[in-house]
Amino acid sequence: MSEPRVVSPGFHARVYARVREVEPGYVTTYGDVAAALGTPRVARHVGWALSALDDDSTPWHRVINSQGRISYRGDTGRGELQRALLEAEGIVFRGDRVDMRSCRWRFEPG
DNA sequence: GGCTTGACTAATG
DNA sequence: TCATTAGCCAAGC
Repeated sequence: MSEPRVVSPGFHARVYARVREVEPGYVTTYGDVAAALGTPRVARHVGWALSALDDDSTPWHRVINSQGRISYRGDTGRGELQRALLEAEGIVFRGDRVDMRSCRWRFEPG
């Protein structure tokens, strides 16, 4: 099958490709991204891949943990930024959590 | 080739 | 709801 899938040299590139599918106003989880890649056990690598992100074209802020919370990385300040970006896109926060009931992105199979 | 790391997850109390 | 524990696996050294 010569599917035009991303056959990148690393796991991260696949993560980025999936994350870019997420549209504004939606959020997804590390586990969902990992599952979309066919490896639901590598949720940690999704986060790790995003930590190495240096690309504004990848909506890393739309990826949060399964509890609907932002993984705060201490002094990076990105946790605050992430919430700000999500709120700017219309994501509803309830306390420190995202209301994923209505904002959770659904990855298409394949 | 093996150990350590990690923006996770699910289960348990 | 929160804290703790165990499992998971690719990347980096």
